[in-house]
Amino acid sequence: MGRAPCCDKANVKRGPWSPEEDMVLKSYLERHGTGGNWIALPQKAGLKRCGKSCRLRWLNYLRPDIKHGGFTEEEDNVICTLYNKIGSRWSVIASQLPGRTDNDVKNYWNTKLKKKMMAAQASLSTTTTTNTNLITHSPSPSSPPPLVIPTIKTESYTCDDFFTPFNHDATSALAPTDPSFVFGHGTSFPVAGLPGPSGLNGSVHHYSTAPHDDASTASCSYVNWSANGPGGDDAFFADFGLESPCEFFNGYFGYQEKIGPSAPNQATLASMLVSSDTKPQITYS
DNA sequence: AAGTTCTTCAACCGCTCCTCG
DNA sequence: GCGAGGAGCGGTTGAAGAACT
Repeated sequence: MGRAPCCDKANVKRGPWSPEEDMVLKSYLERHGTGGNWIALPQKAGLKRCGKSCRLRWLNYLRPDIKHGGFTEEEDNVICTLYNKIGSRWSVIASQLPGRTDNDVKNYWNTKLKKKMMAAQASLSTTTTTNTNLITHSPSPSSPPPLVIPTIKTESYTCDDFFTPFNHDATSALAPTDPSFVFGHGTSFPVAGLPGPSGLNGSVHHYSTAPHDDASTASCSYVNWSANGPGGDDAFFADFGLESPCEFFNGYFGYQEKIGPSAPNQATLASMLVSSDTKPQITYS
């Protein structure tokens, strides 16, 4: 025998919410709160709606701290970075974006960001193939070294392992509110011998953080390619339909990361990248 | 101007997780 | 420890509007 439905579907209204219903729900919640029971709430509030529907409407639309409108580049970076790391755990991703809901983030990813990333991935494959061909030729002093793409590594983390090292500025709106998060300051430096496509130069960024529940210091490193230095305005990225080097590499393709006490520091990572023995490969998961 | 296709996003569905008796 | 029931989550749907032909 299946489980009982959460409400009598024949006697609840479905579909879009009217302004009147919104007003009833909002004023009820502002006066009484949820009372810890969403299932009983619609009856108390005088709404012919399923409790789950009320909960969703409140969380995704009526809450006063909801941020409506387009996502910023910074938010794009956060979403891409976290998606690459933890997959489609939208509630975890949304928790790092103040004012955004999991539904918002999920919709944004499915309708826009995913396509953007796929387009970039296709372009990158073409570029990589071209550069791989270069490897088979004898290097000439005048030709640029082949493109070295950092490894894209996907790992799974529990919530307790999770932390957000990608933001330089802990005071920005994207900084987590959890005071147990300790942000290290990002550092970067040019890496000799790491020219990328079209003569881009690589720089390694490294963060040290102390995740809560863990006294040990963890770290995270990634590589950012740019012709003009980190944050530079590169025509190269426009070719991929992207707006900035950060959006492209930090968030997805150029992500070289390892979290944990054994993570390579910036010098180690740099030497890994320039070493022909450990030349990173592109891997997608 | 009308019809068709595409895009967006609010809402639903069904599942798992969590809490409580 | 177990089961019931509510909360929360992620995948999916479908209506509405925008863009295109």
